[in-house]
Amino acid sequence: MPRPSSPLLSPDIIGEAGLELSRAGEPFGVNAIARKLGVRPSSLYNHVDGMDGIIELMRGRLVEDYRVRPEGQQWDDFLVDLLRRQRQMYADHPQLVPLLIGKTITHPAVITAYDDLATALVDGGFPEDEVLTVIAIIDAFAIGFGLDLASPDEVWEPGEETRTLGRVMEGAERGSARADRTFELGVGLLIDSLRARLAR
Amino acid sequence: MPRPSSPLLSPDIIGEAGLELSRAGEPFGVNAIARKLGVRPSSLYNHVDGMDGIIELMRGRLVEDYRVRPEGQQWDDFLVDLLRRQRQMYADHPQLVPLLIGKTITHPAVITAYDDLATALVDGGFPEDEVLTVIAIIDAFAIGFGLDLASPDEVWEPGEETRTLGRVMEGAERGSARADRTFELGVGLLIDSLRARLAR
DNA sequence: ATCGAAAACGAATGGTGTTCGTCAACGAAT
DNA sequence: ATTCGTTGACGAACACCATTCGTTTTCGAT
Repeated sequence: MPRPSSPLLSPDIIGEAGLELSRAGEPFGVNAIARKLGVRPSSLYNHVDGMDGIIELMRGRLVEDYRVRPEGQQWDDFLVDLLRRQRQMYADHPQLVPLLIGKTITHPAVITAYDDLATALVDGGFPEDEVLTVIAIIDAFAIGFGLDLASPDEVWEPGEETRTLGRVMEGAERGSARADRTFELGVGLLIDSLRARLAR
Repeated sequence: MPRPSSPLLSPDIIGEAGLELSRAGEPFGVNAIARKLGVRPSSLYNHVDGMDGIIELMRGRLVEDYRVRPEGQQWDDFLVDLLRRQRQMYADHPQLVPLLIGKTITHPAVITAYDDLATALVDGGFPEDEVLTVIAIIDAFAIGFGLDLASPDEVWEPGEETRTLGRVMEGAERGSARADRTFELGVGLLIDSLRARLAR
């Protein structure tokens, strides 16, 4: 089956297939993507520069899909929106996390997203020499709580008796309910602290 | 070379080799470990139950290596020590993070470590129905800031002009200096918030 | 002294990412 | 309309990975 009338593949199609596999928790390698698209693995190389290229494509689509634009809100409201969305992104694609953070960010859309955030913080009154620090804290928050949300419903399964852990686990929530409670408390703490720091 | 007089391998040796490879940022699969130990890959299966077993071994050695014991300190001092150590652990082994958090924790040493933390929080005065939430927040912190420390020295490389990001990046620190500053500020915010919550 | 278990190896299987040559369809230039 | 280079599919081949199994020798217990 050589060169079909209308192309079966495109970078967009490949990236989207990769994201769908990742979202389903399945492996999203070259072979898996080819299988999903009903195509031979080698065909992908006509559109994409190997696995690294596919990851770049996925990164690009990801920021588009989860982008949050500042719409004249206060800096703190924008920040909460952004945190929620970023957390969801990492939670939906935990296997992608090491690949996303391992490399220097060049992608223009991602740079723009961070630029928006930096602008919102400066406009909000943060001193310029603290903006990068705050941005990194927000990133760490989103990644940490995203991976927390992605962790299994039952985080601990104590075998023997414990002093305290077993007891406090008894009536506690599980799964995403537990993760959401954690996140809401964490966001509350962070925003309060930042507000306090700004008011100093 | 059949059955040598004294064994070349043991679960401990294999786990340690895996951790060393991971710490060096290299792949730590069965083949890589076998190469490092001067042995054929199939030999590992006499001591370990495949890749999954190796990961369990690595998890066990990891908690031992980075364990922090509460030594009659205040809850907040213990928490800061623990956070520092956990962050370092994740930063030293970023590739291990998805494998570590993806599965329910059964390992007795890990359970004990969490039990210590839960006990310290209860002793410190936290209500029992909040302890799990606080623990999860601490985990999220450690993972998030650990991965931040593991990220490349140059996080952003803006191609075009930016409104704010490029400017605030100008005099800013890079690499681990930047990550450390971020972490210290983050820890300060978290502990202050927790103290305030406790004093309510 | 014998015998079973232990612990190395080599070979083989099925999975992965990647490269390359082949071949037919498309589009543009003659 | 014929030619011709480019495009985009394929199959074959390679190297790597995790895993299984049979083989071989040595150790330790009977």
